[in-house]
Amino acid sequence: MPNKPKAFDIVRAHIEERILDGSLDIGDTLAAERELATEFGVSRGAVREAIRALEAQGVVESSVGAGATGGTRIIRARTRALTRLLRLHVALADGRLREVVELRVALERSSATLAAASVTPEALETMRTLLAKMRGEGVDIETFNRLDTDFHVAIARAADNTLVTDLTIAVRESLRAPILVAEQGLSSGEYADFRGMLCEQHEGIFAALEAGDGEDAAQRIETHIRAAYSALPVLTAAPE
Amino acid sequence: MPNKPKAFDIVRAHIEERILDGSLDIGDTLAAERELATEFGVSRGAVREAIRALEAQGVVESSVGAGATGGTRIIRARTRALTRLLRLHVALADGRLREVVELRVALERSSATLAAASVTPEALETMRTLLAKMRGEGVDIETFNRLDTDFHVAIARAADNTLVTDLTIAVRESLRAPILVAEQGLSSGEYADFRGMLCEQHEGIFAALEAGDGEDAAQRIETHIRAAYSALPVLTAAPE
DNA sequence: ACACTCGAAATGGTCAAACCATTGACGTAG
DNA sequence: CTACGTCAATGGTTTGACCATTTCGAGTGT
Repeated sequence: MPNKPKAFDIVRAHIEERILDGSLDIGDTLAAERELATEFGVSRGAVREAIRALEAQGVVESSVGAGATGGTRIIRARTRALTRLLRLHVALADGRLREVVELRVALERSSATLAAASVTPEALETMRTLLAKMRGEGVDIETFNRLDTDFHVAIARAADNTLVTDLTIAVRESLRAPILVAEQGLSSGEYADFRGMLCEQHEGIFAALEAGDGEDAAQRIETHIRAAYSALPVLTAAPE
Repeated sequence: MPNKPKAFDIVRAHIEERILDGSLDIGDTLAAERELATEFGVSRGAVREAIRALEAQGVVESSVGAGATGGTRIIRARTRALTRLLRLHVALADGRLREVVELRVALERSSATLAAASVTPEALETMRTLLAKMRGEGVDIETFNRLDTDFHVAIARAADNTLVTDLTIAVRESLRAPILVAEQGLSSGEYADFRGMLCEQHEGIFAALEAGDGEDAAQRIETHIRAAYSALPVLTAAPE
């Protein structure tokens, strides 16, 4: 005899099933917690635990109140859910930075290849602006990192793939804190050189995208990512 | 004044923080639910909701009983968490199969490239066995799909990257049900041709890996993935 | 001294019953 | 017709209880 199924797992499984078979779609509202409880023959607490699990997966959202605003709805909060999940697992990975870097290379090579073929003038303009800001004076570390992230995300968006974009954001965000710590460990001169290298490489990637050369863009972005991480070897430690 | 923070979110955030800063690591046991409740000044129900969220993220696991066996522990259940999350979001994606295919291409090109450089004789032997079974007589659709998945996962494992492997599994698993439906929509002859094509391409990929030609392996696996999906165009619909 | 048994204690799992705060809907007074 | 107020429905939260499972140790019998 297998384990007795948990009440909250029954509820979670039922709702997941209804999402998978399409009978629940984005925007739909679930029955009220009290109704779900009687429907499944469990307590309201069990229903709430199931909803918390689904919420962590980024597929539902709850809000109080009567009428249309209140209740639990099906949503798509994939970016948030993936980011949180990946961030925790990167923290637990314990010295597997290599794997994360390899994933970033895979994702961003793909984005660069596709973006080179379909990037719009507007997207190029956005990137150009970001590159200019990164070259600006008086840009502190955190701002620079944000601009850097935005540039990479802009490439992913130009590839017109929300899934890869979300993963790119999640990977990047998972490493934000440790990267910041590693950069702060550099001397002022080392950091200036590092930043200069990043800007130069970014501009090379941009030129390749503008020229529509996907293979060149992919190669450049791979080199860029590997260069950035090998310049910050302290990343393996990364406490607090 | 922003929204009043939810009790369960406070607890979740605290525990996540302790994972991120390294003070909680895999194998560690959390305080008992009743203790956490008093510690954070919330009810036990709120603590349980937080734990359910963390459980959905694949970082904790609970079991009953006194002593060392009972309690809530930090674990790494990344494969399960990623698979569930991605499966739900693929179901909600609504005609964005293209994005999933593109992600698969990115992941598996990376795996093929790396695997070609470092694959072990044992891993090659595993792959060879899978290929032989796929060529066998009397293999039903579901079994074939399982073998197919195993072959692709074997390549990811050979690339020695657990993160990419988990994502490969998650992507594949997210499409398992819809793929099965699509295949069952093919005529007997069409399906036989389809299967033959997959086997042939698998064998080509294997040969490239065995020869240590990463670029060839990557190109072949990309062609393989794209060919498989364009042979199953029904995938966009895919209701229950 | 040892082995066995049984119960106490600690754990998560579950339920029931309340109360609160927020929000929209509806009816009513002006 | 508008404005206001009441009411009902929602999720958020707490309290308190009980159950099933599991360990650990005290007690007991040999």
